[in-house]
Amino acid sequence: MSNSSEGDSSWTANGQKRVHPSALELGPRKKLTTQDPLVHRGCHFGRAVHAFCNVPTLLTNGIILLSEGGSDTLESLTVDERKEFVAFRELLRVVLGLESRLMASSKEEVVEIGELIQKGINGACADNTKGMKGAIIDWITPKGQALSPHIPRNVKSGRGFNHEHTGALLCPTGLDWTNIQTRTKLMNGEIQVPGDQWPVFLYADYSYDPEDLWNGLLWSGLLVSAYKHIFTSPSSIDHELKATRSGNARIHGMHCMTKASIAYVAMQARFGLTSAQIFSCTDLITDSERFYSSIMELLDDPDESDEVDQLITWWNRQVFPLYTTTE
DNA sequence: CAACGCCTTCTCCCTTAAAC
DNA sequence: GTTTAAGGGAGAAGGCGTTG
Repeated sequence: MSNSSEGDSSWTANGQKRVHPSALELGPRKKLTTQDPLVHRGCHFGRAVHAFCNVPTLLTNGIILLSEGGSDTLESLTVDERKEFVAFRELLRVVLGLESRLMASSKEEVVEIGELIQKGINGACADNTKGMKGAIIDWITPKGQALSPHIPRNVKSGRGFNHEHTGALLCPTGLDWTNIQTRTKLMNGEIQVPGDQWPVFLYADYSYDPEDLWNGLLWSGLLVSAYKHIFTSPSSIDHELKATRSGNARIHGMHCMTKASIAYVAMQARFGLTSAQIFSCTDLITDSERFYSSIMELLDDPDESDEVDQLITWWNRQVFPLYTTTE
């Protein structure tokens, strides 16, 4: 099982000459490599469980904790370490047979397994970024109207605070986009928005209630579109049952949403609205990782569990109506 | 009524480009 | 020089129409 993935890729056996197969074979291109199932599972893990993590490290640390056993070792962990361990256990649950495979593996093999999963996470993230880049323009364009100025689907430079419409959506809740001075400062970078200052597009009807943090939070139509785009298929947004191919949720047996998947989608949507060309989890301009973690922090907060439960229920009805029992 | 093949849709993967 | 993401293209899945 360990190296079955290299089965039919002998043409790259020693990596010395990478000749495009079409130069070697006649006829249509054959599938070169069978993707390791771990990569595939990694895609889902990144989207629905934990987007930003170093999987080899997660595995290595997780194995150590697992072998130590006892619940008192868990108590001694920092908050971050405990979160990492929760993600680790979720990973074991999601990937069938991973636990026994890890236990039978050497340190190096564990790292290799981690890298395969990591590859899936990164690949899925890149694909979703690409897909949303064009689609998000459709969602933010008012029905029957056009954006002015027009934003091309494949260009990002005119977005972010450079555009009236994307700027309004990205404007953090504490600031007033209608104020021309604020707008100028946001545009020229005089005001920088850190990831934990949430943009108004997260709220239902894009309106924020200073008296009530939860009012409309994470209930926006834009987020639902983004969520469907990534999880139930791009075409499921406008029309039911048009797609002839299964979307991500179905492929991965996902019947209900996860907290992390909301944060993931919000992060992707946020990036799609910005003028930033290149997705990076750490850069200071997009600050995507902090944005993601700040949402996760709220959703994981035990004190907020009532609100969060309501939110999840609402989302399940929006996105997975077939699996939600009618009440 | 069944079987075949077309066609749309979505994911996967490789190459290219850019950043560090 | 190495690593990382964007971009484009090919493959695969499954519904639907058509034909025998």
